[in-house]
Amino acid sequence: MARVTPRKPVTDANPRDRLLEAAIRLLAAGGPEALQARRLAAEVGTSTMAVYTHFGGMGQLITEIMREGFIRFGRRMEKVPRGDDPVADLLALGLAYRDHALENPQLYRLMFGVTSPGGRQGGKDLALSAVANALPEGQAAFAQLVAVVTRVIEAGPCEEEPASAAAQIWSAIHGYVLLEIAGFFGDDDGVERFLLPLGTKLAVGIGAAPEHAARCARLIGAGRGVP
Amino acid sequence: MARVTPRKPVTDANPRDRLLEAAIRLLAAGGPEALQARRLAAEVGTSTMAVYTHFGGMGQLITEIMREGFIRFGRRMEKVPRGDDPVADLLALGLAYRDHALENPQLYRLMFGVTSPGGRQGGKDLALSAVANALPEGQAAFAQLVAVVTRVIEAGPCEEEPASAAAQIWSAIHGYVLLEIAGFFGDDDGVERFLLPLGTKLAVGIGAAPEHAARCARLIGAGRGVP
DNA sequence: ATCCAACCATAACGATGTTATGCCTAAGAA
DNA sequence: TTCTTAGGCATAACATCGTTATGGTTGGAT
Repeated sequence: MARVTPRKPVTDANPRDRLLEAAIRLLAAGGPEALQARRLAAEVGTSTMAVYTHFGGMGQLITEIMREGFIRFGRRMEKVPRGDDPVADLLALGLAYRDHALENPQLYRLMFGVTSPGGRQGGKDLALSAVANALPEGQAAFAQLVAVVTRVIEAGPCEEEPASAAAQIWSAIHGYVLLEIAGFFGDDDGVERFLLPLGTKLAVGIGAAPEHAARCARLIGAGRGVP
Repeated sequence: MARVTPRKPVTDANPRDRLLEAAIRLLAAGGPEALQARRLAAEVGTSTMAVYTHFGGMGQLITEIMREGFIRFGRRMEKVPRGDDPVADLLALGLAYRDHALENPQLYRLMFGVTSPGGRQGGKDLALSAVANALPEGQAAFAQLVAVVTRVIEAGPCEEEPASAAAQIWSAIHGYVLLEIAGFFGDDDGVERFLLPLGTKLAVGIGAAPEHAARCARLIGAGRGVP
């Protein structure tokens, strides 16, 4: 049937961005299984061919979703305010990391390659070794953590290499977030019971004074408040 | 066509176990995308109907794979020898955890719900909150960690709750293992550079003496040797 | 006015999980 | 031994998925 309004800019965004936005929205709402070409085409009012003209296929579309996810993630990490106390900054960064991941659980899982629609690896061309090799967007986010860790190490007697220490801290929070997203912690307040104690131990492990780190954790924990 | 040998026990296992074994083998060899009903049927020399007769569908089959994975995982953790030094035991347990996960990366990822064929959640009926709620097989494996952590805490001045401390340590090693499986650490020796330092920090965080924990890590790291 | 190249709607193809149908074998009862 | 019965599986079809082939439409350049 002929369209009634041939020139109808539903949004001012170009079709490619509209597809990407709709894909991220579908992923967040229905999980990876909702990322289907036909459903996506219906969402933006076009046909499945648009996916192939603008992305080349579902695989490359998922790659672009991952890239956009890392960009948003990096921006969120940048927005965390930095103060005079490196230990407090480290804990605050960890909390923001967890908040962002739990606000976008499906996107977070897709970013780290732990899930992908259709079982096929989403971003084969940008590889999963994001920090080590490709994907500059991932490196930018990781660099923020390295910077904060460097300040903690320089303020104390520890001599560990900052990048190595940052990788350890990243491992810990990554595992914590995935377990919380998967529901392994049930109804417990994971931040109070697990994340802040874990962050405190790691901060002390890279040279922070134990009583100082504990005080920072208490302050940050209290600052969260109850909704 | 009529079968030449109607009574041909290819293996002495019943069809259900043969399907489960073949499924785990397919998963390990080809990843989640290789877990297909037709391929599985061809592997055991039957038709896709066998999957529905014995499991009810691919979803329940994946659930059984997860259960079998947790059983094997728990057995592996049990086999780690325990000595007089709780800190050494904790680090050894962490190393065995990592070894087993890296020997069965696809199974490990499926167990923790971080991947699933066809994008649909594999084990909806046994839920992912394995430790908190269902799946006794997962609880058994987690209990091993709690036991070792309890010994470390009781030997030192720390008063943290063992289950909470164990969850933190589990988070850390889980995140480390997933990042290593995904290739984020490149060609580095992750055990030396990340896992042992991480384990040392956490052991100290739950009350181990810093120099003692460092010595245990050096001994265990040296004991790995080069192949 | 004409042409062209990009874009996309339609329809078909291969492959997937699933289901309907019926045969066929093995075990138990007469 | 023969008949009955119930479970197990082979076959084939169906719905849905990603993908591709084809051709029409549209907006701008010449």
